[in-house]
Parts: sequence; structure tokens; C-alpha cells
Amino acid sequence: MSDPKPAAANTTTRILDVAERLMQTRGFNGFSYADIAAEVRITKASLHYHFATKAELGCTLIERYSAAFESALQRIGRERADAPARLRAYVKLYAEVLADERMCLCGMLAAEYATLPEPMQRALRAFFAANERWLTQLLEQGQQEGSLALRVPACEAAAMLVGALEGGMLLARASGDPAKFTGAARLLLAQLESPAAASANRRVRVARFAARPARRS
Amino acid sequence: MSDPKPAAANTTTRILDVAERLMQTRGFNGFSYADIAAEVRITKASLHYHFATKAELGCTLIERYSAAFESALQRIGRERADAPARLRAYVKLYAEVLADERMCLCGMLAAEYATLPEPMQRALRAFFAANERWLTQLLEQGQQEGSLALRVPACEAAAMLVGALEGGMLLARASGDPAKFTGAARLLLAQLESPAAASANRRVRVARFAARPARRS
DNA sequence: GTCTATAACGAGATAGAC
DNA sequence: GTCTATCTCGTTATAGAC
Repeated sequence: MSDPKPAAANTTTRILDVAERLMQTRGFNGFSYADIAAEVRITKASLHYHFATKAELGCTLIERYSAAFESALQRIGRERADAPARLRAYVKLYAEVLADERMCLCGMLAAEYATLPEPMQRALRAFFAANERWLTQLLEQGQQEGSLALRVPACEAAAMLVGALEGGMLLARASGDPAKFTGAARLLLAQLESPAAASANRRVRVARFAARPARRS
Repeated sequence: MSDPKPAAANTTTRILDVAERLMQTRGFNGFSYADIAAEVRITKASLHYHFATKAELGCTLIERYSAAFESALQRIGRERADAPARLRAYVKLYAEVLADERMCLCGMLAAEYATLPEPMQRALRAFFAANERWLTQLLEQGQQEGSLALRVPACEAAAMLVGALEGGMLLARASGDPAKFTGAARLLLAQLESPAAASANRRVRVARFAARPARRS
């Protein structure tokens, strides 16, 4: 998720970076081409050369965001073995977005769903479906390992988790209190761990969440 | 003096009703005075007589929504005795909004928070603070009764719950699947009930949730 | 690729008649 | 209270020079 950016990116990339941040902080209906143009220091007309319409720009952003998220998920699969560690790494993806004073791009767009062009709606549904698919597999793995204890089908728990994390971010931003997300995330994770594994992991997990002033691992 | 007919509400109320629905379905930045005017069948200029600015209209709507929610909470306090029943009634408030094909007004505005006029931001924070206060008391009551089993401070569980319900609504709407909210809500409630109480209540609770659009058991 | 200039439209808001 | 008419500004988008 966090690729360090080259200092001198090409214009298209700079546009995408600025537009992404605006979309995550103000929503698709909350910014204009003029806002992007001012930050990138080109004219609105030049913007249209790179992205003919705002809908096209929006679509590109969802796809770029989804691809980055997908990469992050694959990375978690490579670097973490057991389900609880993977789950914590998943939650950390959200926490990093929030620490950057942003809302999840797709969570933000979910609120505006009814007003979005159809291609953006489709890309949005795909993002959430992919997330829930990945989480479902993860939860099933944890159940087989004995490291997680679900009381319901994995796909239901996965859907709940995505919703709770997105909602937690949303309210943390509205109340200006990022710790609200951290607390909610910790609670959600604790409820999924099997009682035996929970007591063994608790010390480590609490330390990990409490020891972070800002970003970076 | 008495006005028993909701069919012939006064203009101000009709404006508020239409604007409220637009705000819940499209967001504050997703509708205009022209949209309201077309539905209420008056001109934009007439709208400005009732609400001088859009920000004023938005503020009035948040306050009306908050007052109605507060009334509903008091009603729950009167009509339900034990904490689990009150909790289910609370979740039902959200479910009813969703069944009307709307997002929670304040959950929607939470996404647009950064773009809202300051008075609306303040009213929004007050709504969530009141919700969490009420839920916190409820959870503490349940803990004392022995009907709920929390693993964390009540105020943290309350904040998580509000976020999870708002997020659940958001994603249910984006994926066009209201059952996604129902499933998430059931899971959240089940995790709060004490193991003893849970087995006694499970039959009742499942029946209640499964009654409408029939899904799973 | 980026610019100037402008089109075409919709937004929130106001003046003043009735 | 509601209307017509209008204002001003911001929006997305296009044409054509450089």
C-alpha cells in the first residue's frame, strides 16, 4: 500500500495523487477540476487532456486504489502466516489511511453511491466484493487453524467486519478522534480470536496498537 | 388549531420531508434547491422564504432528525425493560431507515463532514455523542443485570457499535443488499450477550430477524 | 501537453410585484 | 407566501493557438 513516491512523477500521476486525496477527504461531489488544477499548477483545460471527464477520472482512481489494495492483501498473504496476524495487518491498512487524515476512498464513495456514474458504481461493488472474498477465506483459515472462533458463517463475519471498519473510520473522522477507530478495531479483533489464542496474544496485540504515535512500522 | 391530517402538512414541513429524503439518499452535496422545488411544486425563490440558505436548511434537518431519534430512544426506555431487548429495539431504528431505502441522515453527513458548514458539523458531533452516551448507559445496565457481557469499557463498545451499524448500512446500500445489514447487526448483538443469556434468547432473536425477507436461520 | 478563451449549464441567492 | 426575473458565481467541458 505504501510505495514511496518518486520526487518528480509525471503529470498524470500527480493529477491522480491530488485527486485521490481530494476524493478521500471531500468526496466525489465535494471537489472540482478547479481544485485539482490549483494544486497541480496546470489549467483546467490541461486536466481534460489527461482525463476527458470527471467520471473517467473517478473510475481510474477506484481502479488504482483497488489494485493497490489487492497488492497489499497479497503482501499480507506472503509475509504473515497465521490468521490473527493477517487480520491485524488487514486492519492496519485501514489505520494507515486514517492516520494520513483520509477516509477509505471506497467507503467515502459508498455514501455517494446513488449519485455516481454507473461505471464507478460497478467498480465500487467490485472493491467490496473482493475485500469480503479475501476476508472470508482468511476467517475460514483461522477457523481451521483453531486461532479464530466464529459464531456465524465466515462470509457474514467478513461482511460485518468490512462494514464496521468503514463505519469506524467514518465516525473517527467526524468526531476528530482517530483513537475511536483504534478502539473499535481492537474490540472487533478480540471478538474473533478463540478464547485460548486470545489470552496468549493479548499482551502483544495491545502493545502494538498502543505504541503507534503516527505512521510507519 | 389541531392538525390531524398528515396528508395536508404545511409547506415548511413538506419542504423538510422532501429535503430530508434527498439528503439521506444523495447527501448534502448531492441535491439542490431545484430538486426540492420540483418535488414540492413551488419555485426556488419560495424555498428561500422558508430557509434563507441551504446551510440553514441542513441544520434544521439535523436538529429535527436528532430530536426524533432522541424521542425514539426515550420510547425504548419506557417500553423495554431489559438491556438486550432495548439493544434490539435500537438496532431496529437503523433497520427501519434502511428498509425505507435511506441511509441514516447523520451517517451520510459524516462522510461529507469536511465540506459541511460549521454549524452542521457541530450538530453532527452532538448527534453521535448523544447516541454513544445513551448506548453506554444501556451497556452498563446490561452488565449489571448480567444480561450483557462486555470485554471492554462500555463507552468503547458503544462507539464501536454505532460505527458498525452506520458502516453496515452504508455497505448494504452500496451493494444493494439490505440483508447484509441484518446479518451484521445480528452478529454484533450476539457478541454482546452473555453466554448464559445468549442461549436462552437465541430462538427468539433469530425468529424476530428472520421474519421479513426470510434469509438463513 | 499546455495554454487562453469561452461555451453551456446549474448552483445558491436576491429584488420586488402580487 | 408565492411568484417572475435576474444576478453572480462555479461547474464540466470544448475549440483552437502555440
